[in-house]
Amino acid sequence: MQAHSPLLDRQLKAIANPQRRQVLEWLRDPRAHFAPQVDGDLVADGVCALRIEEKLGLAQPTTARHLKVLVDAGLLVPKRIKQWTFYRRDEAGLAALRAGLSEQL
Amino acid sequence: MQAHSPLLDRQLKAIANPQRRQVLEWLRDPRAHFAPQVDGDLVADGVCALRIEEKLGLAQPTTARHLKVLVDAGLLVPKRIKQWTFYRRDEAGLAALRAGLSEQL
DNA sequence: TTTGAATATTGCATTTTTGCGATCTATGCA
DNA sequence: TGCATAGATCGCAAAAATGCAATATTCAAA
Repeated sequence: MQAHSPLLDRQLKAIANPQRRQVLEWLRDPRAHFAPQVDGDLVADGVCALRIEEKLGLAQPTTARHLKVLVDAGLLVPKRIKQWTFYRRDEAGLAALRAGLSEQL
Repeated sequence: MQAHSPLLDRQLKAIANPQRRQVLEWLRDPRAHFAPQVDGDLVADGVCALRIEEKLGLAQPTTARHLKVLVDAGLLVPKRIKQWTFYRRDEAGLAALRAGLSEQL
């Protein structure tokens, strides 16, 4: 039998929400979904939280929590530059999720 | 951008719960996890709800609802024989889930 | 047709998730 | 230093998920 994995559990809960999946999908190709930024490369550094917030159409604290859930699940990498936080996908975490799924499902 | 898929959403919510994942995993190899049954083949027909219930250690209505969530998500196939309901994996639905994931994630 | 067994459904309490406004913290710039 | 901006956190309300006991339904056998 399979041991219960807290990480996989957090990851699956994280992607069980449509808006969080939406963010992950946008960040697959940031240039296709977000305008260029001044203080951080869209791909190398990630997308500014404010841009994600306005695209999601949710309040700032709500968006911040969604992003935190994704970071805590190891699916997003945050990067602080000046007073901004940029987010990009954590491809290693996403690979772990896929691996965990194919093992458990 | 990706259209929101209600099916994928239901499937991901379904597997976001550890006990429902446990059921899916047990049913990958029913003979390894359940004793033989009189009225229905473990593999061809599926596993009796009562057996799943006692193995999960949850009350009967709770287990019934978990199973319903999985059926509604297209991840389990129910089969009524006499007064029993047997459940087996819906491999087509699981394949759709994998496909939806690799497309959206 | 009554009885018993297995499952499904209902109703309710508890917990978790999700949303928001208000506030606190960190950073940059005048 | 003072002030503005971006983001994180707190506190709360509404909604959804999860558990159970009680009850209804379905089916088989007496």
